[in-house]
Amino acid sequence: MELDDRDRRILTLLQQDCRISNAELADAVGMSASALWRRVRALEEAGVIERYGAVVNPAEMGLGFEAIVHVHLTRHDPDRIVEFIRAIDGCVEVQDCYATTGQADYHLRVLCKDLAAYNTFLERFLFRMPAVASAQTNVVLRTIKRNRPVSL
Amino acid sequence: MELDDRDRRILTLLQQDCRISNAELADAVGMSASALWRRVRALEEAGVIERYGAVVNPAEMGLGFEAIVHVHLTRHDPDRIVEFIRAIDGCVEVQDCYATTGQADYHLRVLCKDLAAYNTFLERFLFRMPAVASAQTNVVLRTIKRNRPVSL
DNA sequence: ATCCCAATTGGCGTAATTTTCCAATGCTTT
DNA sequence: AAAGCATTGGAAAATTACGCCAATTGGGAT
Repeated sequence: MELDDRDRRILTLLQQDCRISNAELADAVGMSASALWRRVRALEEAGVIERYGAVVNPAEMGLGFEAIVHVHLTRHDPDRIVEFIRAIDGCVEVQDCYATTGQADYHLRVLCKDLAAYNTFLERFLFRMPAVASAQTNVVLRTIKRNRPVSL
Repeated sequence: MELDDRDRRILTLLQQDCRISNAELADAVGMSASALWRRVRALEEAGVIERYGAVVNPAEMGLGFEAIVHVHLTRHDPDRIVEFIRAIDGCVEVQDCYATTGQADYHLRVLCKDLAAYNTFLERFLFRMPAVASAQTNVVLRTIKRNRPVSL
């Protein structure tokens, strides 16, 4: 889908606040509510907008421990890698997971109640997986930025 | 704020889709629309819900390059660190930034149009900052999970 | 067990918003 | 200039959010 400046403007605003009313958003980008509504709908259908979600504060939900984990896999078995990915996908503690170049094969962001819960995650989950050769934990000391609206 | 099971249920559903109607959400958690609405409002006011935002697909917006960057700072000047954080905060390419323990001082997630744009980001922005001693780029090959709803 | 109090709930009416429909406008191609 | 196509604005219809008030629930004191 081809995006013009108005679409980009709409997307920027909707990323910041998707509960803004159609009329207000229409005003902000300089068009009528109905025309705007159709554009938003097109963006949804094209998959540019994946979903609308509430952004919650993990600390307020009692999740006080966060870490970036560098995971190194054993080189051997492709089936085990598939199994690893499936397991990661189903693990609620893992917020993000990227396959990357560089020293680590995967970068995870893990969110837990506390250090004890994180230890349990490592012992019962991550280190139990045959695909995992080793993992290096980088505890998050401070969150400078999280999930900023995508620009452009 | 103290959260009960219903609050957690509400938060889980709102993270997945915050455009669900009050009536539908009320049904899903088994309460009346008005009672539910009050709980959602309380969650907003307590800051458990930070905001409501559209989740966009970066690839669809023409952002085809993503990397996790490990940043190492020079040890010397605290003012430069403050400057670094301020600069990061204002940089649209940087989606996430965490101060961490471990070898790297900061973990960034950077999103750009392409490799050339990323190179520009490094030369014109990251490597120009006095606080930055070195940075290691880990190109994202595949996104397994991104920003999953926080559980519990 | 009974009373009392506070907190939470459900139902309903009103105001606001979303969504659809239709005619009008502007841009391209012939 | 006319025809075809995509996009627009406005107004009506359907849905939803929001606030009020009475009813219900649960805990603590007597």
